[in-house]
Amino acid sequence: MAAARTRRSRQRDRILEILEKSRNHPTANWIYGRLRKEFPDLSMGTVYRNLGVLVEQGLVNRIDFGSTFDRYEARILPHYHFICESCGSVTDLEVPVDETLTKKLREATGLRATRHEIRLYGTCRKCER
Amino acid sequence: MAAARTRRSRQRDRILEILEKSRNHPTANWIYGRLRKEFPDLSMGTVYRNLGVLVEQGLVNRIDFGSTFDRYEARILPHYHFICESCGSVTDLEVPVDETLTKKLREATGLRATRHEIRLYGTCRKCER
DNA sequence: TTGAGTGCAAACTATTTGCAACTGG
DNA sequence: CCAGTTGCAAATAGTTTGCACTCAA
Repeated sequence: MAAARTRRSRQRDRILEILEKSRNHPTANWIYGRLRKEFPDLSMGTVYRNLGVLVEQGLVNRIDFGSTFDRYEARILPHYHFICESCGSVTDLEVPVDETLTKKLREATGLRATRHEIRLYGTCRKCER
Repeated sequence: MAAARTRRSRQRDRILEILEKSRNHPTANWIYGRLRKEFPDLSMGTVYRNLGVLVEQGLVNRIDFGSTFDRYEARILPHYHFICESCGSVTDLEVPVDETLTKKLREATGLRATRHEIRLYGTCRKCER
């Protein structure tokens, strides 16, 4: 599964590049659609395999949403998310992560927690009206 | 989809009962396995349909975990979760929910958030050694 | 050269759905 | 009675995988 030594490929380079440039937390399928123009023979398998490699390399985060879509992002530093319940879009929260929260919760619960996630749910601006 | 008027069925009653009694956040498949003894002809479709109805009725929460399994619980009041990265088990956190956090984050981000979720990640006691 | 990466297609997993038979109110 | 519910099976949706070929180092 995990390639011991990774080579490089134009496809993977482009996938990472797209993720680094986009703010919209794309799905694998969206990336696939975008890249078909450049790689007419591109297959979904390649997209998924490369996303897996990039996640493994720590260059990309996978954000999962249950039975809907997995989404990916190139922003590695910890941050929180806002999820629109109307359109499903994801937005990074521009608020500082509370570095002490994991510790506080760990002490309060006695569980060996190493990190925490916060998700805000609501309606995004576009869906607001 | 959403039944305007819901009837009742022994199957759905049992599913809710199992969820109310279990602490282990079962999967649809686990529930299915448990109920096959009582309902030898039970089908997965029935389990999923009923879980959907129960969620719609607000009696059950769906907790999703991306490409692995959706899980369900009968505990409705807001609470946080601990997720074991080793075995995937889920534990409710016995700490009070910070009712002001949603508001704080809403004010900090300007997003129309109505609620928040916190997930702690780490290693549970069983996996600890 | 050669093994990582690719395209293709088939396989898989979780979940959903169409339909005829059943059943609870 | 009769619409909600069920079991069955087929269908989806997203993701993964086997295989032969290709290409980057």
